[in-house]
Amino acid sequence: MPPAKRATATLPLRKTPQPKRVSPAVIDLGVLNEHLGYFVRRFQVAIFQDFIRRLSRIDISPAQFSVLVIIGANEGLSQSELGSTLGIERARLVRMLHLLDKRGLTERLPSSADGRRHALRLTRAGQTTLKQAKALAAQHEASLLPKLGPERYRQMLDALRAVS
Amino acid sequence: MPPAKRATATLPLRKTPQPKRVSPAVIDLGVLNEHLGYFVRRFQVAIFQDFIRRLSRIDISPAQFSVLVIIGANEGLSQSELGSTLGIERARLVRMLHLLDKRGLTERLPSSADGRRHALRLTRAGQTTLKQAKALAAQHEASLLPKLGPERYRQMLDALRAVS
DNA sequence: ACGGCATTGTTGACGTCGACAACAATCCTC
DNA sequence: GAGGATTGTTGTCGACGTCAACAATGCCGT
Repeated sequence: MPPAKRATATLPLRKTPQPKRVSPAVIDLGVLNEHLGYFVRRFQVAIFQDFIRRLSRIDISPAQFSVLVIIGANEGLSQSELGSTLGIERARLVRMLHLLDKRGLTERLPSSADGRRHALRLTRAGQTTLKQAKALAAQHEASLLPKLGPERYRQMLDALRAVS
Repeated sequence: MPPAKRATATLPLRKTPQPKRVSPAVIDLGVLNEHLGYFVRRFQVAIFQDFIRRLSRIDISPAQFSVLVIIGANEGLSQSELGSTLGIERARLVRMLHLLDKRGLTERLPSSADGRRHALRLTRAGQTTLKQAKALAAQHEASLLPKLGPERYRQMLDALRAVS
């Protein structure tokens, strides 16, 4: 459908009524409206934006947060285990942990039983940083509730946990 | 918690019952279990993986698909409009459209009214490619239904449309 | 005990993507 | 006509996912 060709100049007054084409009508999303992936993607981006903004004070990204949480809850696990549970490549994890080590948040001890593995741990600083991160992340999470409504929030969390 | 120290050798038969430490017990997700963003992220990645796999035959990424759909449903719109509706930076869009142009799927006509704008259009080839893409995307979408269950699928789609 | 095979961590390289700055051309408004 | 905003464009940077290769180590059957 052509963009509503404007009436053929019977009223030459005011070339265009509200010419501010600031939002040139509404743009049709077409079949994207029927694709869950599109909305899930937009939602995920929005969530991460808020998360990143709230944790910017302590400079912890969503991925770093998930890494710290898993290490904190599973002391001594290996990098392979960490990566496979979070869906992060071993190679990627190496550089991420290198950075967290340099920041003094984590450490890699030699595994007692397996010479290939590293036993991952949080340092003291890492534990306190994780505590702060959890507090900020909880605020972030709480901010989602009013946006979704408590019912929808519960529904979505339950649904996603079920399919993950 | 140490990894369930194995029974102190009363039965020397078979050094370890199921020694395949393939998944060394279950790893605790900790507070990630209470974070919607974590599951939304995992879900989005899984969805995109399936989408990419199904559309690999015609070499169309999720982002490219969304761009083609929007152009197809809103012929003549500008790059700025396209970018702002999809949440893609103008700069990023320039290179994406450059590629789609080179592939002969889209074209940038000079806007009649505004010398700065380009009026975006699908070429004939772009229209047929979009048709194929829509068909494959519909199959992808249909595959989500059994994984979620029809009720949860509807709930989630409605909820996300409402908050987007 | 030994040799082949798998696993683990590591490094290097590549491509994609989001973000930002700068710029020229064009439009808009006073 | 001048100043300011918009649009498309280019360059650059950093974060990521991905793949290949490698050394060290563990595991296994013969």
